[in-house]
Amino acid sequence: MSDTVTKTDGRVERGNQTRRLVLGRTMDIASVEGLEGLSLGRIATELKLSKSGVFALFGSKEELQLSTIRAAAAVFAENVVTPLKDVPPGARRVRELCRNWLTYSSERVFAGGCFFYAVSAEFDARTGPVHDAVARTRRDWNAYMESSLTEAQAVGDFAGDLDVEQLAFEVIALMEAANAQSVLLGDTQTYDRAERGITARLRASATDRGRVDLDAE
Amino acid sequence: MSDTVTKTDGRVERGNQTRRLVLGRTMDIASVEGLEGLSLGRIATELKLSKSGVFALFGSKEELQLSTIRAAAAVFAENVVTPLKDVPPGARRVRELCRNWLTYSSERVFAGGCFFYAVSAEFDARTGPVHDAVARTRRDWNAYMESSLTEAQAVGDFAGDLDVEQLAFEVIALMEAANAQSVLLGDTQTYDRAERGITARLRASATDRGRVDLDAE
DNA sequence: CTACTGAACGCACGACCGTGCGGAAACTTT
DNA sequence: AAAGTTTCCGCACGGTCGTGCGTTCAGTAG
Repeated sequence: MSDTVTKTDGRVERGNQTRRLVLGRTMDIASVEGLEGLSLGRIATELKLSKSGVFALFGSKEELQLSTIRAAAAVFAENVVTPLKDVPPGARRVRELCRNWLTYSSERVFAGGCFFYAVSAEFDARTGPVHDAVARTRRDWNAYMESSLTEAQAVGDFAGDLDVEQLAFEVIALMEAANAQSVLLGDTQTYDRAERGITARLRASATDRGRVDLDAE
Repeated sequence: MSDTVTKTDGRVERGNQTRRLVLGRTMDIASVEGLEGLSLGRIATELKLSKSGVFALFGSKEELQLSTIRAAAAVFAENVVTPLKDVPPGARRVRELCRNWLTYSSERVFAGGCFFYAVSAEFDARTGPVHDAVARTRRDWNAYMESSLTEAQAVGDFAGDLDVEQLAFEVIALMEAANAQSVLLGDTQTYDRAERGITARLRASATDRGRVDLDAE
């Protein structure tokens, strides 16, 4: 081993690049046709690679599915969470989090709308590693929303007796419903409905301080 | 043609019976693994029929998928809508409609939770007859919820300036979120959360008369 | 009794699936 | 320059898929 940091093996770098190429494609396919809709042959043809080459890159189809989930989680975080890194905890941060989510969905960062809505519904009633990975991601997202609300509560933007889990459930429900109906029916006003509902929920739970925060900007 | 009403062809009847047998199976499979997860060979094996026999009964795989959707819509109506045939329009009827839906989902009338949640997510971003059939069913359900609210408004249970479409959107969002999280995470308290949220939404929109109706029984 | 109809079957087809092996080519290490 | 490593390919495998053809058998109609 020479210079671990700067000097990377050109071969594994080439492999990583191909992996990224493949995962970019599989994320879009899976958001439209599901993780089971992925097929090595099809991916290879579309990307002008060989089927066995793609296979060797991931080792198995299931590992390709799991890698696709990991890649999608990174894209999700990058679009929804990362932009908030300079926003302090509080009601406004929660509002921005929801707005980022609705934008992430409506702008079709993934071709078929929210990636995790699609694969959750696909694997929710199955068993196995893929289901577990999807469920874990979902639990993380719930927990992130809840901790954002708890933080906002801690800085006095929400009342102390607020049922954080209930509010998180309702807010997430509105966002996912907007995604679902928009993709299925091509109805774009669902995002307005979701935003209106979320604003009403947040305002109803906020303290006076929190309401000022929500109205800011 | 002899007696059109009473005298049915025994062969045709036998075919219908087999069709019902097949559809009963495909509804459960599809609610867990999706409509694409249906395979003629697998169905035939599980029901001890021949693959070509099942195929001949429906003509094509797509027709089998469409038939499964129609059969599932009938089961849905039977569980959620039909029990309300003697309940007069009003806020209480809306409340019962939502309760029926939550029961339909939580009791797992379909093995994988709500059938239409599963297939909506599967076909939402695709094109073709199956997508169209799913979308039509979803539109009908939205319209049914909205007309139930409008009727309740007409009898004075909800304020005249109520945004019916917004309330329908929010109520349906809460129900579907309960189904989704319950199936994916095995979390049963989501149904309580949905019911609590729905009750709050309905009460907030109701007139005094409507609130009395909601508290009844 | 005969002719017809519809359900269900056995069998075969071409296509695609995930997987595995052996080798060529690119690159690193010694 | 030689040896070793890693990406990627060509090719083949056993299996399953949806579909179609011809046939058998039960039930209807004349």
